[in-house]
Amino acid sequence: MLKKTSRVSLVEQVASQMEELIGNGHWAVGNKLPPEMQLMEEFGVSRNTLREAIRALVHAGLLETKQGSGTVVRSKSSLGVALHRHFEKSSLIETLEVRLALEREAAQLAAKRRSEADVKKLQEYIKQCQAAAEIKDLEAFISADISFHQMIVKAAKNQVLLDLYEHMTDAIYTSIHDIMLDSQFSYDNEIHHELLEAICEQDIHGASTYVNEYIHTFKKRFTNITEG
Amino acid sequence: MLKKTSRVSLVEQVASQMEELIGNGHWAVGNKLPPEMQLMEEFGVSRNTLREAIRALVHAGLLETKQGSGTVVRSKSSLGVALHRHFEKSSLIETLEVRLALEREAAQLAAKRRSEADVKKLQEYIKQCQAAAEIKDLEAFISADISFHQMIVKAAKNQVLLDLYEHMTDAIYTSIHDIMLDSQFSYDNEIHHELLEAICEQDIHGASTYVNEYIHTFKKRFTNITEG
DNA sequence: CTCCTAAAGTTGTAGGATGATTGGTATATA
DNA sequence: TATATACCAATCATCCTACAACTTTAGGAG
Repeated sequence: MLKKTSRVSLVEQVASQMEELIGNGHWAVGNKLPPEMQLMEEFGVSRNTLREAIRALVHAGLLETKQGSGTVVRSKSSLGVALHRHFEKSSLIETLEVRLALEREAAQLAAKRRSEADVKKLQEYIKQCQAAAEIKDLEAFISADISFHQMIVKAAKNQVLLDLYEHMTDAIYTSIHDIMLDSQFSYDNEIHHELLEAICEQDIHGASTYVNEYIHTFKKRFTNITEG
Repeated sequence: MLKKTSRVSLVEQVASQMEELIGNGHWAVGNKLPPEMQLMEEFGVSRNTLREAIRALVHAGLLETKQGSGTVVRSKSSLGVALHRHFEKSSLIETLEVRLALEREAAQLAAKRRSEADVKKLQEYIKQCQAAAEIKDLEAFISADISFHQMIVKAAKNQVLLDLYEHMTDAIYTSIHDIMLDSQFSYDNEIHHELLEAICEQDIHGASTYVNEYIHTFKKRFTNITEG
């Protein structure tokens, strides 16, 4: 008879509808939701049911509630919070290793698929790196450097790859920041240039070579810090 | 005055405590939780508060409730559900591309770090593949093949990498299955052998070469299906 | 105009009541 | 005894009301 598992609870139905509203942009990120009273009427459920649905999305990172103020949309995806929770319980070096693996793939894909606009933006970030290095602004340098590498992933034209990379970067941002703090400005501006050149010329093998070089350097620096 | 942001709500406190209980194994996967009445007393909160916390974890995939029966622990990690929800809204080919990138990294790491036991298990899965091919049991072949590739990732000795790979495999299992159904038995048993040989001999370059060959073959098959 | 206070609006927490589903127990029947 | 049925207790699902805590806004005092 294979009775179809179980009926979906009201709470899950409401939560799904809310996720849909957030996903399709009807409830835009940053916007405030209608008050509970109104939502109760719109969804036709009691306050308890509605609140359980809201709380589920709050926990997932999609919504944010403030007592006395209201509920606002925090993100379109729950992936960030989930990855953050997961990486909290994971080894930092393992997480870094995976993130670098994504970057390696991204560099090769970017060499294949980059647009002219991508190359332009990459050049722009390198300029920002140099400018920040000249005026000894370490924070600006780190910010531009991270943006450069993120731009490579964007140029790979794979949204899944980009989502994972960005959320991993967020989750371990503090650690990445500290590693770069430790090694000052000098380290990889030459590699930046060579890598950009390869991507620009769509030289997949060259991109692979230089990104591997960068990864090797980065891992070495990390080892130096943790062992020092 | 910098008032310390906001106090953490009771619901989130209870949810965190529950996550801790699940994470450290005090509430083992598959076990049934105490009934709501008892949990209310243990956590010292009202029924509403407790239920909102439970619902948050249900939505995250950690718990599962059945009306009339009780609440059981479903998983120690919410990553699976989050990735599944995310990949549902993503392009299949992009997801496959990232998964293959993880496998590429895994093959190289496995060549470095594999133990003797890993090699033994890999050989075992190849045997299962051959045995299944001989008796024309396609399902068994696919199952053994997927296990082989998963074992490579395990041999890479990176838990983060393994978690991502396994959850991605789960999320797109049906598609992977269909791709393999379409190409029958023949395709990559030779590559299996060569790849295993490289990993066994800790030949990183060889492992890289053969896994790239495998990835190329797999992508080609996928293209054939979607374009045919 | 500025500052303070009061009120209204909103989410947070508590407790109770009823419905729906499940699992087990006791009973009746073959 | 074995089986099927009916019943009952346990448990989660939903709804309701009430009050507390916090925020924002409006209005009044100076």
